[in-house]
Amino acid sequence: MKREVTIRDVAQAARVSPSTVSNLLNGRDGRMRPRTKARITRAIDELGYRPSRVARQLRTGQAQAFGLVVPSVANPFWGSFARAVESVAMRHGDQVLLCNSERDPERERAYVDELWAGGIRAVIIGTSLLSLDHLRPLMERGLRLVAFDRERQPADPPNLASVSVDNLLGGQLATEHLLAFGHRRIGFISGAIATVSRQRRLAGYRAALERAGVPFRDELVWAGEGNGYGDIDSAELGRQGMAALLDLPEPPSAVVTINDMYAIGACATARAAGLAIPGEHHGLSVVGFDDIVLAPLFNPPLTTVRQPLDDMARFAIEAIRRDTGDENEDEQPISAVMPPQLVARASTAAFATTLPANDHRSAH
Amino acid sequence: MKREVTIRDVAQAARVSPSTVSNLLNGRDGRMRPRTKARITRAIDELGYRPSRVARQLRTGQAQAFGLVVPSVANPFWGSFARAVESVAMRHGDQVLLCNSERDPERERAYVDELWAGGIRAVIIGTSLLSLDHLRPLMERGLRLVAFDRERQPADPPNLASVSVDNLLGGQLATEHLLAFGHRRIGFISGAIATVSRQRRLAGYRAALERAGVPFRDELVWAGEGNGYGDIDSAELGRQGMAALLDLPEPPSAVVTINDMYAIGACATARAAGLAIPGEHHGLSVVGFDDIVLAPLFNPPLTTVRQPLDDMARFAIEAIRRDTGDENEDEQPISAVMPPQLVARASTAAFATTLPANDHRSAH
DNA sequence: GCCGATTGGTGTAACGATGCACGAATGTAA
DNA sequence: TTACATTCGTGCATCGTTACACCAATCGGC
Repeated sequence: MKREVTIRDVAQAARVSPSTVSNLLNGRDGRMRPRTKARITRAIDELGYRPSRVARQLRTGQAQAFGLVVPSVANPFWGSFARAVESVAMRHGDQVLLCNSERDPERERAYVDELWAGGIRAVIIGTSLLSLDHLRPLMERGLRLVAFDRERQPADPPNLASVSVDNLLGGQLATEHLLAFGHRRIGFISGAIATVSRQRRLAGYRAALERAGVPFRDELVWAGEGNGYGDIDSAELGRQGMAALLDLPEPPSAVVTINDMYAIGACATARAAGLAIPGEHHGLSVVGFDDIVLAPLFNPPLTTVRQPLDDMARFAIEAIRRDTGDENEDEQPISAVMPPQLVARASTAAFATTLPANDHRSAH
Repeated sequence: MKREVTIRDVAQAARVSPSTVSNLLNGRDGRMRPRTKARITRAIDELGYRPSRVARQLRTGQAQAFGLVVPSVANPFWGSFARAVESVAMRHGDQVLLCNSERDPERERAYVDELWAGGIRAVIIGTSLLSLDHLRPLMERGLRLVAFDRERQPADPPNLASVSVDNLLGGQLATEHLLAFGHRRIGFISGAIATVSRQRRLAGYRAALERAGVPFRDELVWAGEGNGYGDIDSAELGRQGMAALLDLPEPPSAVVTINDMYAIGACATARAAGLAIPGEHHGLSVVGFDDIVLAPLFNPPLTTVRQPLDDMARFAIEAIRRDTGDENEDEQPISAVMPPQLVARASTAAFATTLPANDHRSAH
């Protein structure tokens, strides 16, 4: 296990000083003789030299990496996002440090602290917590933070960047889709409405109802119990939510869920209760959110609201790569709200307004 | 944006030398006066000092991080694995650098090179390629590599560690389950059999057939076309595979798939073709592999072979943390093969040996 | 042939932590 | 009092790279 090739070895081989090699490597080669350049380049190739990221980072203070904090990559939505982010990052030569917060603010803080200690000065955080105060201290020290899936809030510090889908519109699209199918009793299934994105989606749901002249009914909104962390449990929460709604004296004929995992859980419960998805008379329409990889493969293929993941990942990384420059102190906060898209598949269908005269399936 | 607190600031505040602080931090405090310790500890707390990982790594050459290379975290199986790994790593204070290889050996090499340049000396790689030669150069330079999902091969270098489920047994369990249900024409759907794990699973399938006295039929094995990379396409490949098998003059009554994503894709195609899953007369039984989060939620809940992900993640990290020590030159290679577990759910059912006298569903 | 500019590179001090080889105090024995 | 241990820390070189300040040549102009 021999010693690594250092910049000095290259310098020696090319008969120049280490500074000169460094100058070339860092584009300060304006007035460098082509011959010299060639000698250095050749030496680099021959020795197989690769600059040490660590030494470079220590010297410049700039890490070629950033943190990605998501609730849990075990959730396909976050997994896809992580992949998209990593893919864009790689194109820039950046590495991605992965952290699973399990939606726990304390863990988020600990992770970001740890990243900071590691010299990481930029983090994309897939959190949507109402407050990001737990990260304020580091932001004041210069941390560049990009919030994903959390629309910019008035009280946010100006140096917090944001990328998110238009959640209000998303909630609205999902609901309007069901309304257009003639549904009037539409449920809403979510975990605790403790994040900006959930608030907005719920608001979209209400807005759509209101616009259609359908009264909002509190009992049709299931918002979980307690503050269940963990994204693996999404489907489980979907089950519970559906169970609760089905227990209602007058259950809904359709539901909007907070994301596809919830939708899948909800479907499972509904099926177990003997309901068809979708069902004309004895069944339910379900719409999800996110359009995860599995949504089109599900049985039935899931109607859902798609988030433009790749665009969002790209934007997040652009935001993070905006110069550490302190010049943009009083600039406009960086923020984007991307358009969601309703993807109509087979988990939703028209509501039958009249009871069938002779349908054996509705008999029971 | 003020300067970071360094070890020197602490030293000054505690009226000792930086060396002393370092000594305490690194457990060389055997003969240190308790008073001194206390002073230092206090200074650390008061200043909120955190050692710089970068500086430490430059000096010691030991990174507090390792690489995790998987085909794609967008695939729920790898997402879950990544989460498990990250979770164990965090308990040790290690950070995880995420890389998506898309199953491309060249990308694998580039990633590992990049990690190495970043001072990372240990990598868990979720690859199962037959040969790991593209990583040999770095292994010879001292890279500690743990192969996940790839059983140890005779020709592997001794310092390559391995963790894997017993794929032979897994394939066997899946097949035996179907055999026990009376199926005799059992298909096998996989992408290119270009990995150790796939070879082994296929071998398990054959072994089970043989043991049951069922002849192996080449046409029932669909092994994809070309070397389609990318794990997002798993489901798509599952679709194609199923389509191909259904086109057979005499299609199978059940299929074993290479993983759950394939299974889900396969089910989608079968359903589109009007087949029930599972189906007694005009339908198919399907068994998957991995037991991803969504397997139990699928419709029908998927019968599959579970991999003990958490145990495997733990083992992988233990293997990686085995001292960089060169002492274990001629030690036994580190390697584990974990037991798979068949999880019987609803996507499989008994094969009807006699055609029903009067089944309207089989009419068409 | 002398002066000032330009060209083409080099010297050096960091970045923040580590760990070996010392050494200043203090204690202990003869 | 001298000699020798032991205790408790410290000095210093170092990891590999960077970037500022500096300088040795070469050149053009008159």
